[in-house]
Amino acid sequence: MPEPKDRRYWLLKSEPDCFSYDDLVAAPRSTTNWSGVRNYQARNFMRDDMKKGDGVLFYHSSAEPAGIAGTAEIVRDGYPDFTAWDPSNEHYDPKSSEPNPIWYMVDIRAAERFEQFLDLPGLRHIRALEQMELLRKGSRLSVQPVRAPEWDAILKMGSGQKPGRTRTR
DNA sequence: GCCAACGTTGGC
DNA sequence: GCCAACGTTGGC
Repeated sequence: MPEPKDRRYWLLKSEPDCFSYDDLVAAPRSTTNWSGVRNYQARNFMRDDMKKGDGVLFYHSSAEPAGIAGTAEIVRDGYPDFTAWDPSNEHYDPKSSEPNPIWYMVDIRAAERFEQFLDLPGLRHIRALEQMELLRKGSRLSVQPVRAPEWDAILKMGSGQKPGRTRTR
């Protein structure tokens, strides 16, 4: 299936006890807004770079097992995270306001649940993922870019195909 | 539950 | 603008 040349790929972390891939699928229109992110690097990605149509890997963090459950698609470009303006919200930030928003979010919709849940220890063995941000020591960014070859390898593995440890081109 | 790695805060 | 103290993330 041909895809736009400028399609980009991302990985979003969520604690499944809080919001799992199942929760995303079960949400109205299998869509949710990715609110509550309070980290500037992650904010910049959502505000500036994440575009409708981009691919998303949905990662379960602080879970047993941790790993990638499936994919989603960005269905709305970055826009202000209004939960920051609500004093009763747990992610309330008094420094952010409607005229001067600080925090941003995107909307995502569930796409394909993986046949194979891809657990973290397994991902660490894959050649094609050696450079992946997720696997770097000390990496804890909850919104991170994914390279096209990484995306391709992960989708293959998720659909049950062998990852291709040896083949390069 | 531990703790390493990281980001943020605030005194100076 | 430095950097120590603190809070958080997230694998194990």
